[in-house]
Amino acid sequence: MQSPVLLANAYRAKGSKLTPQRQLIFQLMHENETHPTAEELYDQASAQMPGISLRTVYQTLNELAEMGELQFIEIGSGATRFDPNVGDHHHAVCDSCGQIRDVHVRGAAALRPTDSTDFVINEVGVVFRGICSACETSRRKGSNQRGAKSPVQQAKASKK
Amino acid sequence: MQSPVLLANAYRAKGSKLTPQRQLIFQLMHENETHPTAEELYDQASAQMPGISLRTVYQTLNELAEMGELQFIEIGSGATRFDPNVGDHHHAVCDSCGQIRDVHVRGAAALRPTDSTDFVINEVGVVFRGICSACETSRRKGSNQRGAKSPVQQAKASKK
DNA sequence: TGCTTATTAGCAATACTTGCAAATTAGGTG
DNA sequence: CACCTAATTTGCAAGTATTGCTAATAAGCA
Repeated sequence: MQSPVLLANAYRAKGSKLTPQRQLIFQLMHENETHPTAEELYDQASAQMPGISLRTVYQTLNELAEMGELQFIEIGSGATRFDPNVGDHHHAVCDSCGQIRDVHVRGAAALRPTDSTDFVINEVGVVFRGICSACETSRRKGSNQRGAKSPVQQAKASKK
Repeated sequence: MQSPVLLANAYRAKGSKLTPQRQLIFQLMHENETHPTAEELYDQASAQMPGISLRTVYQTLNELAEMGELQFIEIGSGATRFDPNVGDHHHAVCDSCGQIRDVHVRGAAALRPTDSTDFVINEVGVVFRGICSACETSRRKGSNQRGAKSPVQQAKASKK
């Protein structure tokens, strides 16, 4: 989906209500390319609707996920991130800054394990870990290239 | 690594000590194919070494990860899982029971995004989501095939 | 306009993980 | 073998992320 009108229909079909909170979260989610966490979305929502509760943000995100309107991304550590893009795409995670960007991968959906043939596959996800161009650039002039922590350690560190 | 002897050397090289706690955790980790969480490993460790602290388990797992002796797996929600297999492999996650199994994928390391060419890739991970044969079997005789929750919702539910 | 039921807000509770300080112990020394 | 010292373990408090519960509120329909 994408359009607020369709959202309204989807909610109505469930016998649910289209509240201003839901509309706002849906909209913010779609304006946002950064795979925000619930907290980040809450901050943005609060700016436009003071008094909205973090609880409601979590609840709405969970609903939208159940409705198939968005995906959860659980990469690296820390909070769950939300992705309004439910189409066929994958993710590249920067081990330095933690940023996640959407990427496309040819043939990904056709990948299969060479073993474990008795497993019914519903979905194939590819995650690239590495260094984004911004970090690569700033890294060249200065700090540590080697002696770096493990990817996960860095992810954990960068969330603070 | 794999052998306790090499572990001892690795620790000594760092000027660290080879405590019984570290040896036990290392050993349990390698005997375990199930990608346990820290808490699960703690339960097993407690059985053999009553009084060992959960804090120590976390600490040791983090050390081993920094030493490159194991990987963190952060798939689905809930606790971080640990994988002593640091070789080239990927994971298949059952959306029904949450089990994670190691799989191999031909050509995975060669995958590249069709976009985002300005990203230095260090690592490529593939995750298959679906239903394992055990769940598939038990599912046929009985319960809900459709009306199922989203994968992530199920993962969240199954952790309770 | 009023009613009924879904939803929100707020706070307590839970799960997972780390920080900190005191007590303990591995491993080298004499 | 006893000793010393720095590294480690413990136990607990604190921190972050998320959910459960309930009273108050508001959406959508008659």
